[in-house]
Amino acid sequence: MTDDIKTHLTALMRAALTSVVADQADAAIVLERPKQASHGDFSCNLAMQLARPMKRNPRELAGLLLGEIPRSPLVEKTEIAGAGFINFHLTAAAKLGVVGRVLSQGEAFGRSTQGDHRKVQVEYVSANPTGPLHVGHGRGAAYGASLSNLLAYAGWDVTSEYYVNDAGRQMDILAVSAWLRYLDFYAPATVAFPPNAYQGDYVADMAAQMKIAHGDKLVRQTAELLRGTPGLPDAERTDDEAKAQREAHLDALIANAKTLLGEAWNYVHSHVLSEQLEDCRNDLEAFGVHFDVWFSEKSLFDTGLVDRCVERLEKAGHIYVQNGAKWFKSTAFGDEKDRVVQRDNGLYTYFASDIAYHLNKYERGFARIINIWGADHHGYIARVKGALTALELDPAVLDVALVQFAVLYRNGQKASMSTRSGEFVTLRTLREDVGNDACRFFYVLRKSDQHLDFDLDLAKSQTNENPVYYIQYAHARVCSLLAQWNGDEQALAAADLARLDNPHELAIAAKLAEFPELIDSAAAELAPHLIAFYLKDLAALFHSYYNAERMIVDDKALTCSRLALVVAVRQVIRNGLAILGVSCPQSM
RNA sequence: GCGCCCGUAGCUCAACUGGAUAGAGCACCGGCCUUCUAAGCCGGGGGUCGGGGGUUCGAGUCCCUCCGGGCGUACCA
Repeated sequence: MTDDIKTHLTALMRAALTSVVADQADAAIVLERPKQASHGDFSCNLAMQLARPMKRNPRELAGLLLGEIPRSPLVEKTEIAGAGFINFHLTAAAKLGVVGRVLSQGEAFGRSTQGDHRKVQVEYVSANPTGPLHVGHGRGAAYGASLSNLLAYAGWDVTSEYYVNDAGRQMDILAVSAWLRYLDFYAPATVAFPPNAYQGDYVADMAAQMKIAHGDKLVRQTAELLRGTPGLPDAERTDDEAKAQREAHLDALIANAKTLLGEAWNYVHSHVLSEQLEDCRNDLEAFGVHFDVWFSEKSLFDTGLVDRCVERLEKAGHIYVQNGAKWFKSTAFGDEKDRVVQRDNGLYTYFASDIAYHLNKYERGFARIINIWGADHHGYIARVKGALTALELDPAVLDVALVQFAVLYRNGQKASMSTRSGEFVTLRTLREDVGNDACRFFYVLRKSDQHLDFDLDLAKSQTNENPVYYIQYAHARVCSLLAQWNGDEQALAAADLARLDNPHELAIAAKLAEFPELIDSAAAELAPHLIAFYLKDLAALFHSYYNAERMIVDDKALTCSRLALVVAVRQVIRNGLAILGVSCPQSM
């Protein structure tokens, strides 16, 4: 029996096509699963596609094709319907064959060779290690992890990667924030804590750690710390001038801190970095999100790759100098405006290291590179692809999947998502409140580029109504059935499937057969949410069947047939939930 | 202003990338537990797919144009 009925039917249609119109024999043949059961198991729109080039009536063409379709033991009947669809109705045996395949292939059922072992890199989360991950990062994490699993399932050799922004100003701000809190232990309230420094409690916690580890060795004269700073404007002021002054004040504090601390600054900096990174890594691991590579932005500078990158662009004539800064001529590659890569103060921009990072990715030989970015970064796609083109790399290798922010609602109101203000809900809190399974599932229940309203109160109070339980419940019910049956599960593979003939059973079999196709299309579209919707549908068919029929009956052979079917359902639920990173409880 | 994304049931979202009568879940109404897990099932109401025009056998899906929302438009990361 053929493993792929679609391929088989396509061959039948091809034969009919060749016979009817030889000169159109290479036309594309598309087979779809109709939404409505009465339209059969597969439908083909070939006659309608050919109607125009051949200037013939579609239904008439369909009739000609229908007469030339070779007989097949899998096909019960074919018919013309609607505007000219050719519908295939499969025999019950052909529909039920999938049950045996699921049972024999087990967790491999649905795996495909689409990726053909090619190397793909998926980079995601990549949040600045300046504080705990929040619910917005959680969505990127859940999407990226599910997508990585999905691509691996579809035959890709996946490397998941987290880009650590350990080189920029934000890290300096975090370091100085922690140090100021530390100084508070020894000289309370002598230096006002800047409003644009990191406010969260975790900053004070790190300061306390430094005190325990080093006592007062990191204390410096606070008067020196304020030397040359512009001071802080009134807290109420929100005008541009006041904002600029606050930033200048913070930068001056950082510069003074570096001078005063000398070598100890590096300690403070690396301490806060490793603390935050470790916290982030633990948080993600607990969420079932694992990264193969943690890539340091700083390493791009240390190895000189950023320098070499800019030089290469310069030699190729894509850089010019204006107002003391080096600009990349990205408008030559479709960007809206040119972009600075090196500032007039000699420092590289984030864009410069980003170009270097992508060059590094290409040099590692990935057939495909997928960046998962927050949707607010969509403006960067053009410039990054432009830079790649300028470096004579193929921009089509890079795919950027945008993830809209998850907006958290608490007490019916939008919760602030700013890390610096300290008023955020952490991913950790969300996981503890809602649970990992519901969390992972909820995040991928909608298309990644759609806004997600995450109502914390609802997720907490209506946990039982979360769709993830609906699917897990189906799994648990099958486990419970097997426990009560208490027979040899291995023997189910030999069950007589011909005993399955009611509409519930045939509908379930048809759904199971869709799974491999679903994996391919979900992987191709980078859309793990399709898995979630599929599993909901499959679970619904199961629950409906479960309520309509008894599985364990006096007829032992029939019992085996039915259990074989529901064990196949359980297997596909397992395979699907594994991709989504959701557990499969035996009982609930 | 310009660019990208979005607008589908009261709410949150699907719709096999152009297919047949647009589907689920919440919420609402009415049924089903002395029988394998009621975190379940069965039935019901609910729609001008933001508006208008176009493309074709066929449009929620593609093109144009309005209306409404989000994001971006840094020598920030």
